[in-house]
Amino acid sequence: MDAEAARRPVTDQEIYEKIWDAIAERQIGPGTRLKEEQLSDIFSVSRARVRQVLQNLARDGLITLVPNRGAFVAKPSIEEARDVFFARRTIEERLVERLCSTIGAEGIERLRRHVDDERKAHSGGEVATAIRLSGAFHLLIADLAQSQILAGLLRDLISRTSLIMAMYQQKDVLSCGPDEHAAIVDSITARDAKKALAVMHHHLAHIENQLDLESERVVARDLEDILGL
Amino acid sequence: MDAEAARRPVTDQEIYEKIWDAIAERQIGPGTRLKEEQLSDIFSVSRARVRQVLQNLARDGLITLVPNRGAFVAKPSIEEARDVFFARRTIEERLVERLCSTIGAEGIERLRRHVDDERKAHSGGEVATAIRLSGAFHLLIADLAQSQILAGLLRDLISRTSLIMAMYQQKDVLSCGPDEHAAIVDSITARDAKKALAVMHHHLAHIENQLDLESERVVARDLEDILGL
DNA sequence: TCGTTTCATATTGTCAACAATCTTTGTCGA
DNA sequence: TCGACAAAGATTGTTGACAATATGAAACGA
Repeated sequence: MDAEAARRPVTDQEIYEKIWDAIAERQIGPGTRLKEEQLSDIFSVSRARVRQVLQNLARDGLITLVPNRGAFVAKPSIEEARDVFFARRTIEERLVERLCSTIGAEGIERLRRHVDDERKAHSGGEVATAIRLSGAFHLLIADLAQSQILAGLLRDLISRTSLIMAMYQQKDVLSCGPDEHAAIVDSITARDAKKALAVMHHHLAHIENQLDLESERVVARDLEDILGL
Repeated sequence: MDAEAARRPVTDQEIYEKIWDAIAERQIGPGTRLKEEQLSDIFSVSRARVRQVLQNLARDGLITLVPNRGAFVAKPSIEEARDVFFARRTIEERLVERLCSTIGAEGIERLRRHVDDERKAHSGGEVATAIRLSGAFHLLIADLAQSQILAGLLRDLISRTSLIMAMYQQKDVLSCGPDEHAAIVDSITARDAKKALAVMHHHLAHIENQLDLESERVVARDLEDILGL
């Protein structure tokens, strides 16, 4: 198995997602330093490719790149966190508003099925999957709203949100539950733009209010254990 | 002079801006291929650094990176163009709205001075400067609105807008004139959120409506002449 | 003992050569 | 004459080595 891993070249995206997962699942704490050689050893790729992946992670706000110092897992302040939610409200309220007048039957079907998937992962206790699906729901809305630009921007914001939740979310409170997502879908199905906008606003505000400003849990474990193939 | 240029190392940002300017000033036409070696010769830097700059340009939507093929100046379709304006309206309407309730006296002063600068460049016929300042005005609004996130997102959109205007704007029509910017500042000064939002909406719609869907001017000149130090 | 300077180490930034891939040109056959 | 195939050339992708820089430790002086 390991021989196979060494044979098949790993794509940049796989490396990106591996690190992304580790951050979103709270395995790599904010502020942790990511050394290039360390990562290149772990993934058995050259430093140049690691460097490229790090640049992508930095673009999406998950890590911070300090010149001549290296890469650190981003440590968003509570102000930055609120800023992210402000940006998300701005974009997503507009998206659901537009969706109400443009969505078709198959779009609604896709939304419903996604919420079902979320429910399963949620009740199954799969935290990482639940977080990922929760983000994917919001991305799905952007896709269906047929705005590639806003969808791309939202993708960045959702990545940042995952990191923020990893940092500040209170224990036991599991991301945004599927119920609120279901309410959003209902509003869109009814083509009630005003209500959809309000529900989305409430939903994002709800998540934001779950943030816990006190606990700055810093989990620093050995990278190899976490990312190791 | 050329000896000096060869001695002092050029920063990545300088290369980025040089290419950005060339695209925004319509000197490099959409679809033009940018070869790495060609650029590294022109700027006397290694291909590795050129490559990095190209990645940044691609992130901001000014060029398209095709695997194993290279970099091409982006050729945004009219649909993408409209999408960019949709995204800008979404973000900027919210920004001016917020500005009306948060801006201070010194913020208003900065806006007024900026519009003055724009007027000078505009009447002076400095096209490139006018385009740059016009974009900077919108960025200034984002800065003053104290949303680093939206400001960053808007920065990308403004880059894309410059390219779109280079491609689709009708001749003789010079970007967004400073007058509409002045009207926006007036509304903000009056703290009339509703009006500020409307004026911003009108302003962006105005620019969008200036787009000419027919003329696809493709100016392909020798890169060395344009970018040469 | 504390602060400062110096040196060794570790890490990132840069580069030029090599490998892989794609495009173009030339040739052959129908 | 046209199309398919093959080789040559050009261009991007990748790698490992070297240079520049920052960090941390040790030595020194007050």
